[in-house]
Amino acid sequence: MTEIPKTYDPKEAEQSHYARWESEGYFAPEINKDPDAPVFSIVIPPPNVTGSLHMGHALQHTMMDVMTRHKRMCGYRTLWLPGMDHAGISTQLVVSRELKKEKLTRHDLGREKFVERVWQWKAESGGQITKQIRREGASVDWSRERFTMDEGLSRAVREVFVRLYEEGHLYRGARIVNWCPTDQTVLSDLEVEKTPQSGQLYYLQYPLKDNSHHLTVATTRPETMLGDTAVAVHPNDERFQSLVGQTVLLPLTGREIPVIADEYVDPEFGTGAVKITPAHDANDWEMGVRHGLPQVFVIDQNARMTTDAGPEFEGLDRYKAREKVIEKFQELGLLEKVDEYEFSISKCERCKTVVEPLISTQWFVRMDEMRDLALDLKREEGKPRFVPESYEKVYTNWLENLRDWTISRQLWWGHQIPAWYDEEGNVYVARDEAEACAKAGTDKLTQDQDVLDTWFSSALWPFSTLGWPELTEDLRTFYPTTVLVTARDIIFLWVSRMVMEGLKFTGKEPFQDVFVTGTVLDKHGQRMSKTKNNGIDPLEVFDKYGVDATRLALASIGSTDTRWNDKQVESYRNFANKIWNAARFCMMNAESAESSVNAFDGDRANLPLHDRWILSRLNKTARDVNAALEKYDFHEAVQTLYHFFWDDFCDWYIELTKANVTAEEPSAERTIARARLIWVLEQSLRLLHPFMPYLTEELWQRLPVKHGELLHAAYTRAAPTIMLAGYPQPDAELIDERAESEMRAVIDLVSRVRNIRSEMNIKPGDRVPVLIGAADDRLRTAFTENTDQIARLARASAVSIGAQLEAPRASARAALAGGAELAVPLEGLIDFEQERARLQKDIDKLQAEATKLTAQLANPQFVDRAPAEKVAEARERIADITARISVLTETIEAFK
RNA sequence: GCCCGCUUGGCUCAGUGGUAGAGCACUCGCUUCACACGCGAGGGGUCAAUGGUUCGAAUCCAUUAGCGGGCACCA
Repeated sequence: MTEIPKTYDPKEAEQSHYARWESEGYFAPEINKDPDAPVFSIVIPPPNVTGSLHMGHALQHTMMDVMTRHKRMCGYRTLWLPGMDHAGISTQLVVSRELKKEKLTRHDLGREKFVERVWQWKAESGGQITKQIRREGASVDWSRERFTMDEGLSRAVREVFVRLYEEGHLYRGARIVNWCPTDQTVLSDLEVEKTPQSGQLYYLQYPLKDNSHHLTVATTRPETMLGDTAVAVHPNDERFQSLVGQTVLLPLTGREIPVIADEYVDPEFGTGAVKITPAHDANDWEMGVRHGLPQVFVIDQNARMTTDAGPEFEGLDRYKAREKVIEKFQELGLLEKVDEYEFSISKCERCKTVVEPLISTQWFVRMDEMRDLALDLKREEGKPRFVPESYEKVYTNWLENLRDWTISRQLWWGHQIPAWYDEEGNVYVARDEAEACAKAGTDKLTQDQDVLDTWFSSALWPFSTLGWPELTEDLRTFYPTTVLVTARDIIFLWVSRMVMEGLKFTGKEPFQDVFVTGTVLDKHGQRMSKTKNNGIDPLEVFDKYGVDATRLALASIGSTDTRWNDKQVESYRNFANKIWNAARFCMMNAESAESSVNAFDGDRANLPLHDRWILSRLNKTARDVNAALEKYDFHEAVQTLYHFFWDDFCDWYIELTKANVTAEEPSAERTIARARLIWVLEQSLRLLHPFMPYLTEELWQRLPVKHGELLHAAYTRAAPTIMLAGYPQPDAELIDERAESEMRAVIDLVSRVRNIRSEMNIKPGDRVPVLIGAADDRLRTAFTENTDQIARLARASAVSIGAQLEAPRASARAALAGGAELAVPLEGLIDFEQERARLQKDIDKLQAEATKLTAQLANPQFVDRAPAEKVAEARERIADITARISVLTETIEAFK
């Protein structure tokens, strides 16, 4: 056993175990043979097939894996379904960029060849992602891996489209939309990002037709004036009362346009008069509809001016046109002024091009019915439940203001819209071309060239991946899923849409809970992003500190934003090493300890204190960790495990049993001590496993235990793995407050002696006598029964215990809780001055607390109104503190 | 403009009504036969500010300030 290295090398464990877990089928729900097993299911938020995984993915995957492994060990039939998203725009952009290197455009290839090329690219990039997910240790069921463009999922997409159409929720029409001139496609409102921008506000004068007056309008986009079809003022604005209904002669075009009144106009802003360009501004478009204004298209899909913009402008880029319009106004003396102005501008989320609002024929979904389904579910049943709760408001507020969803995209990569047109332009929406032909009564049909928004298919993910629209066994078993884990930035884009579509098409919510993770920020508190190039690659962190350590660091982040800190991971790397070495110690001393299943069986009341204590601590840990995981409190779970293992198990339990465990001669005592040590270690490894899968499996496999007997009942026929061992559940009978309090006294005693040794500069190797006085029988018994351990841990030459402390004057002393006293005789070594100072420090600390407590108890309000239990507690504490103060004071007096 | 979150030791963060916590960093001492990625002992915080509720507030409420995020508007 001595061949176990002193330092844990994560690489080795990370290489071997995953492949075995996967090939043994441990990740698949079928491994669970209990027909009555409860079900836990979760679908992965499908990463974009374009990207590589970033820290945010690693964070989410850690949370999901912890939950899945935990539930699996608890005997649940678990499914964590993996997959990827085809990510329409991003992917098309990436592949187009590749083509550009070959001096080709997608148009050179043509649609079919281009899409083929994307599939090739997907195979490569997707392979990278699945590799990364495996590296994370994610216990996903690869046999159920899905891709949003799989045949099955595509079928679900068409089915949903057809049903929405047939029920009248879909329409195709010309509306004002967000157009990206670079990507040449429409974007939904959610795919547009607003960025602040400093620019100019131009004040343009429009003369009235009769030339009696002029109106001044303010605009940030002068070039759109070429498409103006009205000037609007507020109906109650007295300045313009007389002008409403008059006609303005639009400069540069000579067109006559009316002055109209509309409530939308803010009289306070600009001049109070607004130019209206229905074809190139969303608000103006709406106003145009209200007032029946004509639409004059002056900017085309390439963001260049059209013929209708006039011969001087035709063909100009929108920004060039802006300059020219300003120039002309200046020449005509119609440019009143130009102000510097801060405003925000809409950009394409993907390529950052400034979006051009255009009128275009697109497919839209009316969201009212689905929105109401989601809102009702929230109102009536509180589903889904958000953790943290604060996101519920964000979710419902957004739903309440939901507008129609633009779902067509002018791309090639995606689900082609299942709509066909005949030669007259009539539309036939169908599940496939044959059905469309049947409906049309002709086979001379052309399919709509557009594809659907990526999020259209993502919205179906929780059920399309399980076989919908077929009522498959998987769908029946795993839907609704248990919980969705996600980052907050896709609550609208994705979460809300899944709820709406899920309710609409399956009649059930797609998940019961939504757990929203925090965000990993860089060390300056900035979001990690590709453009800022401040991201940290999880793979590099894995290489440096190990996957398990990284997972612990990520799990502790929970749902608050946290600045990334290597030091944190390093400390968990150290923790992993600590576990490794604790196990190493146990195994180095395991001979003859091939343990029975429970080394603590038998008369538990007669176990030694440290055994009763560790059982109590272990069961409390199991209780707290299970409870923390139930409420998605990963931070709490990690802290509980960390401190149990390091503080309780390593610092105290191992040290307390060390004498027995390492005894030279074999004995029944030695055997049982060894078996118990291994038993506690084994339980600890199970508790840690969901967080640290590799290390725990590596060690567990090496333990001298009967592995097969440790599996959860649901997995009895599986080849042994800690993955399928039962997750420790608390046994209330083993939680022993008396043992814990007695052990605390022992620990306190040892710590006080060590403190004296350290403060008095006693050499680590020197042994000193320790004298203890404890009037309390129970305490005295506890000390007496643990004399050997106390001597060992305090490095005492002898420990003598009596009801009264009898110690020479030249001793260092301490007063313990419970009225116990302690002295370390230091004849010839003691510096009375120093000892007085040390004691005075103790007294001061106690005195400060006593003062507070005395004041509290002197307050009749406290005694009357505070719970009796709190008052009693305060009384006990003050009594104890007073006793200790008087002991210490007497000691100091004696030194004088 | 509206909404949400954060502000706790040098740093990163827990704690959410009853004695201020952890890890890292810092100081001192240790090759104590699992571990120096370690062991032992320490120092360090008026819990952003003000006001209120309460016997009692880091914790609940209000206001303010700073930081971060979201939504809307932006002629």
